[in-house]
Amino acid sequence: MNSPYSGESASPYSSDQSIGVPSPPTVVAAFNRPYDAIHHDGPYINILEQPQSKFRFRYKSEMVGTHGQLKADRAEKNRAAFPTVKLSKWNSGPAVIRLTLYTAEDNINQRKRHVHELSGKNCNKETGICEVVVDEKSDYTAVFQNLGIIHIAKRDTREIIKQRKLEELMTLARVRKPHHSNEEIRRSITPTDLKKIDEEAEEEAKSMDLNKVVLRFQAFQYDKNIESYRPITLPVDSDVVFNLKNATTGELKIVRMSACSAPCTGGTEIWLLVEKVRRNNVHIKFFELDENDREVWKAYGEFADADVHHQYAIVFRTPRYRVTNLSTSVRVKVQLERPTDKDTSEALDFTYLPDSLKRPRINLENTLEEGKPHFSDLPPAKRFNISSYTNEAIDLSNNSKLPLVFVNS
Amino acid sequence: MNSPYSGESASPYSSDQSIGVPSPPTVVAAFNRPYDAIHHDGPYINILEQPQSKFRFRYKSEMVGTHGQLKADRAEKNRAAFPTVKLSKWNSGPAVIRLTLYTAEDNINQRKRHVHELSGKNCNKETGICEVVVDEKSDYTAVFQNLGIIHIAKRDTREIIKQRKLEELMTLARVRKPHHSNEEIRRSITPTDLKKIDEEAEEEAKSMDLNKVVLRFQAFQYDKNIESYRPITLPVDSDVVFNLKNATTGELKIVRMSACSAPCTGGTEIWLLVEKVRRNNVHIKFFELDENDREVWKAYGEFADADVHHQYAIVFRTPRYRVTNLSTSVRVKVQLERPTDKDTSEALDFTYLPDSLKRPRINLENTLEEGKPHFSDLPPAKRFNISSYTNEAIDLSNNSKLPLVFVNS
DNA sequence: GGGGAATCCCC
DNA sequence: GGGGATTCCCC
Repeated sequence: MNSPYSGESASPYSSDQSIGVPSPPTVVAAFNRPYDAIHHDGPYINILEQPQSKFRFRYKSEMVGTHGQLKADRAEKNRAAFPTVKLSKWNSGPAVIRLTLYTAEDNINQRKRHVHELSGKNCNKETGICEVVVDEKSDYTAVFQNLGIIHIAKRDTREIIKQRKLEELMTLARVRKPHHSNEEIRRSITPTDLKKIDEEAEEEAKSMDLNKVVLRFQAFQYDKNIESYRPITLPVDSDVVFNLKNATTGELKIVRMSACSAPCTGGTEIWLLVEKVRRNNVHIKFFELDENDREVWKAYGEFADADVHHQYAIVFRTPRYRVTNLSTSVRVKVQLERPTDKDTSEALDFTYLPDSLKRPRINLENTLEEGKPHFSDLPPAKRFNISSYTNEAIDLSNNSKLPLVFVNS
Repeated sequence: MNSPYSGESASPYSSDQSIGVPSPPTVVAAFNRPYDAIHHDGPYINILEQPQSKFRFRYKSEMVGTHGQLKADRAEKNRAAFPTVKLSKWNSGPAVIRLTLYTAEDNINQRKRHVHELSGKNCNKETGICEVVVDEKSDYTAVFQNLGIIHIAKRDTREIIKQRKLEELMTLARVRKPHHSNEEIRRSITPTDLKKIDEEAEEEAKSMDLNKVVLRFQAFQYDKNIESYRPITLPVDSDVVFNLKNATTGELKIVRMSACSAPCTGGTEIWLLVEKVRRNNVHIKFFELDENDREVWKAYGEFADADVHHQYAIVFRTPRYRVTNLSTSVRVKVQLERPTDKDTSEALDFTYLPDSLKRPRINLENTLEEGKPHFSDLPPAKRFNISSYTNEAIDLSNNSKLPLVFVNS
């Protein structure tokens, strides 16, 4: 009966858990006091600037040189903004706002301390935790500039989680047996405790998504009575930050499209160059918006697994437009869509053309311009970039250009 | 003066090298006797089956499960063949044929023991060296089945080379001071020797190409007099084996082509899906052979760096054909070409069409087949595979099919 | 900031 | 046998 958790005190591993703690304590255990000490009409943190949604996590091996910081979600083109929080309903002097990475489960109560770490100014290199002091001068506002997210290698996660859990356990033991020596505290942890920690760490490591984090903010004040920090607000989580360098969470993007118009009857083969997609986790969505930007029609490009070349190109056929007896062309949109997270790429313009079968005969003579691209019956493929592609689709309804096709007699 | 190489005996690190040894000894040092003991009109090894030119090297971490063996270069579709050598002009009983990986410098005299190892039956797990006994029964022929090439991680190469050099040095010292204890031998190696080894290992590691090896074969016989093996042939190197999983040495391949014909005037945009290429190390070669398979014309597709999408797609424009007043279409070939090693992909058929400007007008009416691909004025893009693509290019000279183009009025 | 090389994992 | 995920490196 060596365990600090045997007898009347509840073991953290028994079902008899301590009061409704929404998340386990971090390794900085002195910070963690029961939340019920917090008045719910008292001070709180609100997030003035959410972090950007996509950001490239960097491995420790990449921490040489500089690679850009986490910015605010709606940072302006020119003037960068950064994640920012404000401590409200508080005027009892300086406070510390602590920022820790947590996992991104939908259910906030399931979130755990993440193995990934924060890097940059105000960040503790040991813990990967960032702290900023706020006071009246700063209007109790903390701007987290210069943040990086350190991607801990998968192979290291288990051991890290295990060590943290061990720390927790020892801290708890120290709290309960304040007069014991470190040696005694260490010895008070039983093999059963260790086994439990091991199993939990294994399970947690396996289920931890290394490509998503949230920023968890909480405010603390130094309390002279207990000679340590105590929380003065509940924790608040930011929106999810996704790892940009990952096919499951990275940015969807159409880099180049072989044609941006095709007959409304569908079935036209089009080639796309795209950024890292996953074969079974990408759709090509055609859709149409009304004047109020409401989606009035959608359909998906058709392709097989084999039409996705590595993670960078897709050869597909256009879907039939909702109407096939067009007399004039119709402008719609195309975008990539990722089923797993419903994320989409920026939408490109696409033009559905009247069915050529219903067009009058035309004269081919003297119509080929020498040196003009000859790839397609449609306007030449364009290189797209953010600033130029939105107006590339060609509307043929007001001129005499006609698409031609392979002639079969 | 502790070094085994001080005084009158030549240090392996002085310029006064021992007799014309074309390559350094391996760690299996007992095997290595001066080659001048070999009669040059005596026994020799010849290679009956060269190894295949491209093979995927596997990391140690991939050594779980099975991943296929190194086969002979011209293994039949159905019946696999394996690298095979024969010991000739020898009839003095069983011999050992040793197979060791060496680097693949053009100049054979610069080749060194490679850090990569061989795996499989008859291979020593410590040394990565493979040995097979041949005798009259086997017609002195060794078939190396079940060979794998283990890709040693770059970060480990320096230390491995260093350890081998140390072994060599110790072995040499033992030979020269046969009555010294191991401890004495070890102490006889000076800091200067060690420094030299370190520098050499560093240099060798840096210059070693981890994506190429040759198989070096040599025959040995057990000699009762010296109680060890002595070589009975000179070593013989196989053709180079390239690592298949590498953009610089891997197989060049056109997986899919958006069109396999275009006007002889050139400038047609065509999209290629390819296997791992390097932006600055790939050309698209069009060429024509005469009846005797002599190349009578060649030209290259035009594209910029930015037209290579990651390592898997290239958007380029066709070169102008050597004649632009064709009255009938001409069949040529296209292939990828890699400047650094002059390697090429399999060549696909491509058809140059008469300049459409010179074609008579045609009638478009009733010529579009519903549901037919509409991507291009050219035949629909085809998925290529080894067995089917060679006949895909369409020759339009003998029928009434006509390519149409974007009409500009 | 970003692409791709090197290494590892798994269908 | 092969594709791609993971980690690392470098322009």
